[in-house]
Amino acid sequence: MDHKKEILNHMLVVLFNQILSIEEKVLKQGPYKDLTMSELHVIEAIGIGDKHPMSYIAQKLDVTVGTLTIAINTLVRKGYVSRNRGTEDKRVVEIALTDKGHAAFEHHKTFHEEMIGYTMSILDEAESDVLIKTLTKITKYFDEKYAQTKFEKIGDEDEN
Amino acid sequence: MDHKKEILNHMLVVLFNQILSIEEKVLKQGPYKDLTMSELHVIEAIGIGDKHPMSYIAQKLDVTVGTLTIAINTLVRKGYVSRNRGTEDKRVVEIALTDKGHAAFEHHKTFHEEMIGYTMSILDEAESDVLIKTLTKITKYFDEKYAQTKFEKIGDEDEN
DNA sequence: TTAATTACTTTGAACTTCAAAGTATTCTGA
DNA sequence: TCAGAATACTTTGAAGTTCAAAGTAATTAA
Repeated sequence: MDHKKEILNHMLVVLFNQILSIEEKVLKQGPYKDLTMSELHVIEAIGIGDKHPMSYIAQKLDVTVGTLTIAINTLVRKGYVSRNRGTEDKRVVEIALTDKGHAAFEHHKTFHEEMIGYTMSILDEAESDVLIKTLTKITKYFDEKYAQTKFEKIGDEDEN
Repeated sequence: MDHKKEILNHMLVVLFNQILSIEEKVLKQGPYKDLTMSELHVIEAIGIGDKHPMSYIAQKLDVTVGTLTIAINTLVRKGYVSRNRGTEDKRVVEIALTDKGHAAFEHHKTFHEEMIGYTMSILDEAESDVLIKTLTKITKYFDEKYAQTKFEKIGDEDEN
């Protein structure tokens, strides 16, 4: 039982680093290598479809609006994002992807899909079902834990 | 089938961000809040036990030695890490955790264990088995893909 | 012993992020 | 109505993270 925990922990740590590494490596080899990972992350948050205000996207990314402003500056300069003042409320800035931004989004989405494809291909039907169910359960659980911000019990004091 | 991929992708993305968020939040609430996430990462790479040269740790972290030097500077200043010239080969710098570094390491390890503990506690036997099996498979698969650095073509392989 | 190599540090530049201060616009209450 | 509050965003200054390239000191090789 404790052994299982160790394995799970190890797997998560390793997988985490692997995915981050691969994602970056693939980005820097692909047709959108002028993007950084964090810029790509912003593009993902903007997404296909409707334009959205700065504050909405900043919240989605969990960064301040000031931080997002700077990111959007460079993405506009690089041609991935359009920025326009709202017509109704002129304080608002409406952000959307340009065609080039769209293309980058789709390209990255394809990478994700292929990565998931790999994953699914090594699982049988029953396994993938359980995996989805399990991840859903964990996500929901963390969501609740996370909502209370505290995630307490942990900061009591030194072990060792 | 394609729907399942979408769900799995979404779950993985969400879980990813959740774990990163929680980890950071917990760090900033705990007794080692003077550490940044990346400093904690360095501490993890140094680990308990023997001292190691800079180059070894840099490789483990996949950063340049110059980058590591800067990180170690602040960790030494903060008292988490000891840095000593090698006696045998004086070019070498031997890095190890101080007692305080040890304590921070263990504290973080405890957090990990508790997070895994939470996770296991909401899964039944079959679920945790499949989860471990799946993660192991995925990790191994990525390891091979990753080893060839290229991550090219995507999709001329079928394991299992 | 000079030249090359190795292990690390320093430097300069780019990027990421935040908090706080600043600007423009809209809303609200007396 | 209109002055002050609130909102949406941008700018600024500072701290971190990271790399490549240049620099230093020690070791190894020819």
